[in-house]
Amino acid sequence: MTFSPRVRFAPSPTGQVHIGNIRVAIFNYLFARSQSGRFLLRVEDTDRERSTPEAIDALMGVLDWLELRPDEEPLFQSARVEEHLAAAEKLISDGNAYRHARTPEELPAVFFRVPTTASLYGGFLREAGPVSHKLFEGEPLRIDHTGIQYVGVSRKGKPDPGGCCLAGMADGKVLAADGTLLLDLAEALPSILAGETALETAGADRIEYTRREIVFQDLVKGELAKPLDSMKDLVIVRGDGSPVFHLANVCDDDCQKITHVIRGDDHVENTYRHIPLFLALGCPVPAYGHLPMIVNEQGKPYSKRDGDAFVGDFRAKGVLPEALFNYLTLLGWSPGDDREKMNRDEMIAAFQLERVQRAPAQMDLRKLANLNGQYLQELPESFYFADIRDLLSRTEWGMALSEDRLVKIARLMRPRLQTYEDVFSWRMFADNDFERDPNALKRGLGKAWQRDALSRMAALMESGKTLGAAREEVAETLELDDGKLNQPLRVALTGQAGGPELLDVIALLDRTTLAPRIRKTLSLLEPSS
RNA sequence: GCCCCCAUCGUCUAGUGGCCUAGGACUUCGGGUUUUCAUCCCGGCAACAGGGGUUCGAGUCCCCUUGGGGGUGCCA
Repeated sequence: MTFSPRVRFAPSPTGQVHIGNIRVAIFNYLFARSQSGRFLLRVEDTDRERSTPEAIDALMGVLDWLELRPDEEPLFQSARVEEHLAAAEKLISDGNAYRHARTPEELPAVFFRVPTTASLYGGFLREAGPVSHKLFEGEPLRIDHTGIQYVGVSRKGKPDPGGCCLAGMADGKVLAADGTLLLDLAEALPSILAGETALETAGADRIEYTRREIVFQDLVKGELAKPLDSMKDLVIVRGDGSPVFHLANVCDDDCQKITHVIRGDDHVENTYRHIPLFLALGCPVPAYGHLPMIVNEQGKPYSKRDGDAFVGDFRAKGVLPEALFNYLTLLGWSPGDDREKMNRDEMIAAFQLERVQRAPAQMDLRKLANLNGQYLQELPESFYFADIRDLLSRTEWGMALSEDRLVKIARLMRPRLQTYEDVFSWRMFADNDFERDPNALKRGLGKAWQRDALSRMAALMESGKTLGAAREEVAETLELDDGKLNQPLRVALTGQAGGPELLDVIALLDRTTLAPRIRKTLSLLEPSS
């Protein structure tokens, strides 16, 4: 039997696609392809406020741009509310969920009860030894069918309020300071669960129970576990009747027959709740893999305010999709050898979830730019020219450039191009209103002799001399070595400290603009006072 | 606070008990080419968070500390 995994990317469309989210999509895609599985899309559009048609378009546009095309029709979560609510009803009638309002003001919501019976957990539960939990003196312990409320003792001896689901302390024994058994939870459980009993014990000193924990094998992190006594029953249907993420997510994963859930690290806590939910619903539990988060250049998590965090931003800056895809793949994963620039087939062939890193990864925009540059260099020339033309047509000066000159410029500038964004510095070829880089001005024209030499050159050129002749004459007059004038000249002409061979650049500049360029650059250096 | 997870150069990473004098890439620095700057080529700096174990031997296994991340919602 061939096992064919099914994975999904399940974003909620909010207008912009975050870089961390798209990396999750990429890893899902790579996993599916490497396992001859299927890559599906589920649009979690239950937030009607933000999930606008525009937001969905943006999402689809990004997936298309990166060629992350799902193998089946996308599932829209909003279309399945009936099924989600039906699942909640089933859980209620099976005794795995209950309606409850925590305060009189709240409408009753549906809570999923973390199962108290070990047999309901399949292989996902294990015992972790006895625990004795000290209670704060004088504070009552409250137990009803929604869970246990208690006040523990903090390390500093202060009251430490806490609570957990009934499952967390299902065999708990509440004891007085002298060891007297105040309550045997195992005995009382049936009537508590039935809602017949709500207890409030005074004089309790401690509660002793066997700790049990949910365990699963994470595909990237290995064995992960969490004690039941750190969990609470969770809302799965709101008071207003709308299903909560946890319910919808689990139902839809079952609906799409998802075998492997590959998602961000921020979901690991949810997995401890989703596993019992699958089980209670009678659905097969998928395998899980949690990917580390991406952090920004400050090493902090990306927040809404961070720039450069949306896929659209990279696209707008002229990052090639192949480069972004490749870079993001390398963020938190490596093929195990020294390869970095890999095409999609190579990445698919090498991809293994076990090889993904377990710690958060920090974005390095410079490395992305470098990689993008490599992709740019090998782009077929016709595509390259088309992209350039497209970008430059956004500017007036770019429109004015003839096709012939544009091709020459594009060829000359290509070797040092890292991002398409850089093409906007090509204005120096078009007119005299290009930006002068202040640092370049300082380096090339910071000294008085440099400005003097350039001003002499301009004067000579204005009297009809060619640039070459002017340079020679000035070099001779000022007794300057060969090449000494090149750097000041480059800065005066282009406003930049670097670039291609100076003569090649000059060859592409309109001869009549040479002297005015120098004059203008020099004028910018004159004291403004 | 409590729960869960993580930890190799500045950054992304290789490394699964001896092959590690810890490798590669980005960044950075130096040199070569270049009448200049850059591209390019060559070279250098730079890390096992700290402390205890286990072992003949530890970056690799265990524990503690520190640091980081995630969670702790009728958000997703």
